Amino acid sequence: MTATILWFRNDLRLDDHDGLHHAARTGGTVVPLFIHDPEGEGAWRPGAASRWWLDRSLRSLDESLRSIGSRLVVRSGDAAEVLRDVVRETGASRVVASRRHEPSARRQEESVAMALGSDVEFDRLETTLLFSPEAVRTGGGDPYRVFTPFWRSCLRQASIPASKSAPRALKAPRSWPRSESIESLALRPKIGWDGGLAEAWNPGESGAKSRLAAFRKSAIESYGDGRDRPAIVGTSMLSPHLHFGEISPRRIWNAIGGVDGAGEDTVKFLTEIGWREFAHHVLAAYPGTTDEPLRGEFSRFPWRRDEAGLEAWRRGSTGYPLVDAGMRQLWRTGWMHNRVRMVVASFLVKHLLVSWTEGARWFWDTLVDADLASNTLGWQWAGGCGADAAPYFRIFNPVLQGEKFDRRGEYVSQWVPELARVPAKFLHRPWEAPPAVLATAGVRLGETYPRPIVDHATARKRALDALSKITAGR
DNA sequence: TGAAATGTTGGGGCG
DNA sequence: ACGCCCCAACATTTC
Repeated sequence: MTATILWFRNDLRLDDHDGLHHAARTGGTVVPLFIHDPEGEGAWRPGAASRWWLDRSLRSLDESLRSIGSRLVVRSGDAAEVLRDVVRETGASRVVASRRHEPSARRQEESVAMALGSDVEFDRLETTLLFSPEAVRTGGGDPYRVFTPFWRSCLRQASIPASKSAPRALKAPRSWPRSESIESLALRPKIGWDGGLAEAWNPGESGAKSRLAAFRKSAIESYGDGRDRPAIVGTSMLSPHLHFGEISPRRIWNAIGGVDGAGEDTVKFLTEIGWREFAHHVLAAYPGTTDEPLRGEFSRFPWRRDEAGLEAWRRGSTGYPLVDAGMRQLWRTGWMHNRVRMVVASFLVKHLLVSWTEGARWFWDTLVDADLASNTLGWQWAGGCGADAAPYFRIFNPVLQGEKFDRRGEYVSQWVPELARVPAKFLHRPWEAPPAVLATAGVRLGETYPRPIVDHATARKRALDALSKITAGR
């Protein structure tokens, strides 16, 4: 009887998992395996928020596997060495895994393929994307660097296959190989800063399913407008679940019914799924972009070193209420509304002239949905130096953004409670409020809430000047 | 998936 | 009735 190792990576689910069905196909036994290999992630090993999520997600996966007569084997160490060991211990003739497209993950895959040699079959499946990155090419055979033609090209391809439900049973090996405990991976924080995360999230497959159900029930039909209002749950909030593969994009696509004949709001939402595909497409084609701008002229951009400014940004004390609200939401819950992500990113890169790589690092450590492809694309977009990036002159005005998308100030009031009693008229610009108004609201600028660390108009001019330095003589 | 500066238009007040 | 101005609303361009 053949044994297959099902190597779990960012695909921590049983539902709609081609690899799982592939592994069970021959009727042999299946050994579900997770390898904790932070060294293998190179310079981008999971941050604290991601580790917190992973801990929960692994427990959830183990529980699901046990409910179908199996379990999760956990090992730590170099992926290639671990797989070689587990192959020896189980006599497996095949390893099945989901593909990943981050540079280090690809190197890891290559070294696994090498270590397994020709005796063991190594099957890599595309279970976390709708479209394989290398399968989408321009007429000239190049990767896409602009989203719209990329997504149009994807949608022209063969239609999305049906989803597969979770198997009811998985054949266990006669004896299980050695396993470490999830606890022993020490993924959970040593000091208890994770209360806000635990309140906000339910990692694992069932949490993903209920998020999707809630989104379909109450938010998708008004997604176009709702997604821009940070004070409400107007987005799917599926990003961390998608990152860890607790739900497949194909399941989402099929649950919603795809783009054919879909309404405007549904199409808009699926376009966001498309941006995720695009991010992976770009990272697979340009692996250097995690650390270097895709557009070469930006490598001579005069970024500033500004430790004080960077720290104020991280902690949410810039004096711009919408920026501070976003940064505090991130710190507390491991997530930030996307509209606000754009604003805080623009603020760091343009108002403070601090490199987008600093922002990417902070998000990487604090976001539960930290994904190297999406994080890289997003920050290069904000920096104006990436694929299909915002034009350099697009500088968000945090006051106007706040007044436009948080008109009544509910979002700011929630995350910056010291401003909660400031009237909506001045909530996004407290420094313009008459002293009497501030006094009534219990605000003392510079004491209970900071004054703006930079003046918007001045910072805007400075950013445009800096950017003209690299575009001059173009 | 912007904002600000600048230009144009047209309604209405008013001498 | 007419010209003039103001200015809001909208459009265009520029950064």
